[in-house]
Amino acid sequence: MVDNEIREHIDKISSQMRRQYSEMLRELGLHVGQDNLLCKLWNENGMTQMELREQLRCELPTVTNMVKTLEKKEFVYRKKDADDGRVSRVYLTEIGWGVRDPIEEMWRSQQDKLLKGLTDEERVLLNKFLQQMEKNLR
Amino acid sequence: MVDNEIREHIDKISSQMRRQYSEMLRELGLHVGQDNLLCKLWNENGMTQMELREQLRCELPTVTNMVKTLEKKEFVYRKKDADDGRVSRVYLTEIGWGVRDPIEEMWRSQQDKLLKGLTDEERVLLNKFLQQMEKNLR
DNA sequence: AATAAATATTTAGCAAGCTAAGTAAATACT
DNA sequence: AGTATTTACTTAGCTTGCTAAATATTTATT
Repeated sequence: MVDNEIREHIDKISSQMRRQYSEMLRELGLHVGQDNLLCKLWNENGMTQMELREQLRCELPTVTNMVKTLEKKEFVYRKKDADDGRVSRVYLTEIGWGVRDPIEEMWRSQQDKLLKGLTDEERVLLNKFLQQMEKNLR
Repeated sequence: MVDNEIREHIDKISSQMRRQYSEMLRELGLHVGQDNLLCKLWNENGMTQMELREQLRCELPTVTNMVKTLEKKEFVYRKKDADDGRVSRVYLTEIGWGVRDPIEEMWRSQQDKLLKGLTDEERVLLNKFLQQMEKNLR
């Protein structure tokens, strides 16, 4: 019987992971979570805050705050949309682009650490399970 | 190739889970994370804050803050240790004991939702993988 | 016994993440 | 055209979670 354990494991793994890469992020001048936001912009620069909210699956005030502090540190800047005065779009600065490689490297090494001892087949299986779980929560 | 996905899945599952049961917790007058702290006390009432820190794998100021807000809402109370004046122990009130059943029920139903579509064998396997991953992060 | 070091906790201050309530621009409705 | 509603975002205020620095009590050292 697995009971309640799986929920607990995921909770622990996620918070432990978070804690560990928060140290690495600090060296880049970033806070946990900000890497995720930047990642969305690397894929599509100039997103609106609504789009970021959608991608990050968080609330709008959270986006506002994160963008504001990232703006202060000059990783991004905001610009009003030309066609719609309500919309403000978020763009990467040089600095924002600059942290891409180290962050992606950090993610890779974090995942390596996480999956140590699991075979390729097991990883594929695990990935399948996780996909299912993610779908279950929608 | 699974690349960076697994890390991302876990991140998403965990934050989505958190968001979903934060709604249920609110009805009990609790905030996300406080359920975990109470859980430790259900297992061992009168823990010190150091012990809670160890169990929750977070920092001491976090424990202080959580205990303080839980104290304000009267889920727990603090009492100085008789032998060591530095130590303060945290005890459950009636209210703190009272939310045990609904919270445990909530966890069960959350995990049910999470694992829908996975067979018993798959769950056992998943649990094994997660255990390994948790160990990898120590 | 007096001082130094270690231990348990607290305080201050920051950012993510939330909700509830506010603002401003665009669209719909009469 | 003028008002109402919707949409995109912001502000205020809360809690978790962090780090760095302060406090208070206990233990170790001289």
